Amino acid sequence: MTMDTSAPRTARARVRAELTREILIVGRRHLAEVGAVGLSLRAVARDVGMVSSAIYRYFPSRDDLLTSLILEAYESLADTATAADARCRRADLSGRWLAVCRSVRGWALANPHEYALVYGTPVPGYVAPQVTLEPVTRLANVVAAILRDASRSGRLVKSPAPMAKKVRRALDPLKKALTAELPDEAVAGALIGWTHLFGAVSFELFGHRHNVVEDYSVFFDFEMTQICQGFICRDVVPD
Amino acid sequence: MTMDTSAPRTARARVRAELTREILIVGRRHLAEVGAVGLSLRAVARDVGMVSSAIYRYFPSRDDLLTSLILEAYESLADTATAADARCRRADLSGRWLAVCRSVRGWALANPHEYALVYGTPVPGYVAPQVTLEPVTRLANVVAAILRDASRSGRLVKSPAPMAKKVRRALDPLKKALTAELPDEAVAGALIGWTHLFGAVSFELFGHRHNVVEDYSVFFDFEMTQICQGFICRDVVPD
DNA sequence: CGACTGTCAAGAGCGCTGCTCTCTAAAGTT
DNA sequence: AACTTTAGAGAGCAGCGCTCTTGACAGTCG
Repeated sequence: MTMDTSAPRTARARVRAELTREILIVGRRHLAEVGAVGLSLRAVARDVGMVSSAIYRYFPSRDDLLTSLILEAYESLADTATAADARCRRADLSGRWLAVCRSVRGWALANPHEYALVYGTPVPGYVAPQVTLEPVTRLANVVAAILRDASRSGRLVKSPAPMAKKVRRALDPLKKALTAELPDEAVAGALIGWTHLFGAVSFELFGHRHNVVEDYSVFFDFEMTQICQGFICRDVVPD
Repeated sequence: MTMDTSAPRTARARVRAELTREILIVGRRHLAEVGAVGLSLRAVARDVGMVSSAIYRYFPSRDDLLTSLILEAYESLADTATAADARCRRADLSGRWLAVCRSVRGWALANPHEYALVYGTPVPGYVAPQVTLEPVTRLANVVAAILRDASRSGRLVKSPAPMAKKVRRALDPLKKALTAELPDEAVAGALIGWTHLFGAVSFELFGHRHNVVEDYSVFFDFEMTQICQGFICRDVVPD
């Protein structure tokens, strides 16, 4: 269902790989313009310069094209967040968190339809194939690294609230995914932060902050900073 | 674009009102089954027992039907939240907040497609008409009432964090909408809570808590309780 | 070299969609 | 009774995802 990245041996295979790539490029452009539900295989085919039926040689169904585009979106978002984190001083933990949050928001504003494809309403009959899970992990790992670094330097929040045993147990899957041993309070705080990040971005993007907030980015920075205090100790950033 | 709720005088007007109602009922059923993008005017018409073109006498376009359904969804959600709030002791402020949050989540789980229609990806060319704003207000007012009651009994959070002037200004539209005079810190905290509520529900409903959280409702209660402390003082609930 | 095999673009076609237009019949108005 | 308004039915347009068949070409083997 995706392109073959291995070196194409025959001339035919080379042409095939190139055409697949071109379909994806055009598909991404159409997605950006008309959104996921408006994306039409026939229109993409027309734009690529082939007849509608021919495109089914490359993508057996519309959902397969969509899957590839979702994967690309995840990769793109993970790249953006990773780069944003990398630009920060490693010790500036809350700075890294805010930078990652801003980069996610920036990416979403720049690629609203891609964002909606991934974090909005799931497309009708579509169920995410397992392949999708890898890029998700890559994005989450950016935050996981911040948590681990905070843990190493003893900057994880101590105990903002006592947690019931069943709440600790509810976090089991996430704690298993995070390789390091981290205090439950911090894991919970980070998950709240993670949830809030996408809640805020979705609210803004889908119009639910209209007539509520004046300057979106100002309040966004404020809320992400606030929420950060749920898992990272307030730090005096040394200059 | 919506039904005329005034008393229908003539026989024809009565029939028309009834048919409009029936189309909406069938439409809501279809929406619940196939979702917004799958909703088809022709299928609804077939189910109502009229020919496809006839339905345009009642709803001039598919988007108009969708608008009515969105309105119904908002009303339904606002009713649910209002009822949940009403069942609480007025003085139990954080209890009321949690009850409202739970009711929103419960409604969303029971009506996933309606929820997606309202809080998910906006449908393609659709722009919410002004009429939509009224039911939104009704829902927000449930939380606003909690805030006002908390203010009256001095239970609003004091100053969890100093707020920059530009952050205060960013909240101007919301502060204007809330009729009462409330401290900026509490307004900001409540907006964060509001955002988080829908972030958490969307995450769960759209599959982003899969492999992350074990027991959804346990963690949901925890996070909504946590976030509540951003605007309501922790209270010892008297028995 | 020539026959065979696998690949691919192209076309026609199916059943569905939103929506428009015209025609006809009935209901309401004067 | 004459006129106007309203509603349903049907045909039709352009678009969609997807399938099936056909004919041309490339790579391979006898």
